[in-house]
Amino acid sequence: MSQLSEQEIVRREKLKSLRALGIDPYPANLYPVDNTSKEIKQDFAEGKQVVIAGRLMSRRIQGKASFAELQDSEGRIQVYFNRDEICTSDDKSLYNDVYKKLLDIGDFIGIEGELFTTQVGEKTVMVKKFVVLSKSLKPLPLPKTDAEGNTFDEFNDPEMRYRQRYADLVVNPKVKDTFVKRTQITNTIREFYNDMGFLEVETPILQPIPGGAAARPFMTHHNALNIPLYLRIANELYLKRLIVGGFDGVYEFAKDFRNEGMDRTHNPEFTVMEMYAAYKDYNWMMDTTEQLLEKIAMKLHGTTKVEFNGKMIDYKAPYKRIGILDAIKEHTGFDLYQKSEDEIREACKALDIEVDETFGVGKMIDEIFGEKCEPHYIQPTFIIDYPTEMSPLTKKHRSKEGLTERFELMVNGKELANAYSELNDPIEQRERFEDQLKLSEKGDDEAMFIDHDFLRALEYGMPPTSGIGIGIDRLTMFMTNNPSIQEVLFFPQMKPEKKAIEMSDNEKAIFEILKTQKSMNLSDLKTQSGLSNKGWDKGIKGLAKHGLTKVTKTDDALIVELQD
RNA sequence: GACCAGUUAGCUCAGUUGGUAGAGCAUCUCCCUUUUAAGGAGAGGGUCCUGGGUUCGAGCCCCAGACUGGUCACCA
Repeated sequence: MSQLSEQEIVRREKLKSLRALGIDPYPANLYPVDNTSKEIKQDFAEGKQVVIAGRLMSRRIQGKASFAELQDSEGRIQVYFNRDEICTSDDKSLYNDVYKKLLDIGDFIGIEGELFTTQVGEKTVMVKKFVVLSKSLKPLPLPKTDAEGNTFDEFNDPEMRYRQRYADLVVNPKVKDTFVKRTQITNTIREFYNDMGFLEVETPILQPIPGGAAARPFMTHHNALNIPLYLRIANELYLKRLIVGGFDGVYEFAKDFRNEGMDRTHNPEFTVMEMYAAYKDYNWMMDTTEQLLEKIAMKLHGTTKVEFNGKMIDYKAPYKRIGILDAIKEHTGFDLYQKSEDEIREACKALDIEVDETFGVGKMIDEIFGEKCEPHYIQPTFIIDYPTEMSPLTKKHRSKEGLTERFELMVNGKELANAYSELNDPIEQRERFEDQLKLSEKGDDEAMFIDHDFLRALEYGMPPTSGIGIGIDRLTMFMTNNPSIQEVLFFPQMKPEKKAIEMSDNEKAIFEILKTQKSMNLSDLKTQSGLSNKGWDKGIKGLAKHGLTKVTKTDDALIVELQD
């Protein structure tokens, strides 16, 4: 239990006072809300009776009258507390004590009242009755906004905003709006695919083989089965199994997990929408995807033009389509089509791109593209026809040797979606997996594992299929003009807060001795501590529980060690 | 992982050459019956991120560490 601040102590005392007055600060019964702040403003009628509830967010007390703001999920509405409206008898304590002294900013209250317009023209609820619905014990950070919408003392420390997203959401309306838009995006995608007759499905998150992408997985262990399991890095191979099983179109909003670095655009868990459609190819997929994005932009903004990071992105279909090798030719002058590994290595040298001997053709081309071309594709652009080596799950190109039917959709110089005509030849798929195995033996630690069950499924036959993965976090960033992934995740991953560990006196006594030694014999430590048997036992167990010490057994003694 | 920046009251931030810790909002007391970043008068509130060091004396200087942000590297 940490030390309480002055304001927190005051609020706890108010809690007691409320109870002393017979007011339950956390009542159990429902509150019959019949209006929201937004509805009141939209369907405003002088004298209309309303029942509303929300947080008290500001107060301007002027003696026997007071204006306050109530915030609910839709926004804020001004409410007017007048002593003689609330207290119709001689007893004015409900206004003087409960409202003025015992309520705080942040408290949830319920209000029954009547609509009116103030002299300055503000739509307001005249409070007739109010009840405490939940007392807030911790003061909220409190930004203020003036008439022009300028915010003062904004709650803007990123660490606190992410760690205490609940407070961030209460005081920063823009943050809430981002997450509403995020859900509008996923709802729009659902609607779009459902209208095409596709089926939303769920596939395993715990997978025995982490397939479908190249990335380091999180590993865990199933106790009852005594086997290792991995958190999925993709769900591609499972969705394709469903196409084998006879569904014509399936999609899933998948939380994927990758045990890699974190930065402004990467979180260890993130969301990808993957969709697979039978009898389609990647050309069809490009057509549908540009329609989908156009629809999302229209739904969110009423226009296809959306600003991101100071640039205006136009999601109006159709988008430019260009082969990856054509893009390289355009931006570097090197034509790498059907060139040998050595020739491409020479090109890399000429372009000042660092490559080592383990890089194959695919990886080198990827490097050149990433370095020289990617940043140029700000407006939505399909980069198509990737080299086979980079795309082990993709069907060979129908006419271009050494390439595959794959596209990546680039927006703002970043990959937003990745799609293929899916490889459905089981024998070739096996060979491609084996090539990946060779790459991994060569030192490429991102090469894919072989999934034999997936190959078995393909052997039963998978219809020609096109599939896509769309990064939902990234799409949300682009559509809401947030340059950081943390702004579009409710609870982005953070290092745990270090909490000050409170030690008991016994624990402290033992800890102090151990601190000078780092490691010592258990019975010596006990003797030095001078504690009673019981005190010693409680102390040493407590330290171990806090994770501060560790006891190890050697042949002839027990050793106590200090942990970091 | 490397480099740069930051961490001071509930929040946003100042803090001089190293010499008693500051403001606005919030809180508390008093005044105020149509205000709106309400207003007026007064008061209280601090582990200056943590641990060492230098010094008569450290929020400030030095060392180590924690967390956060940014850039790069790694990574789709």
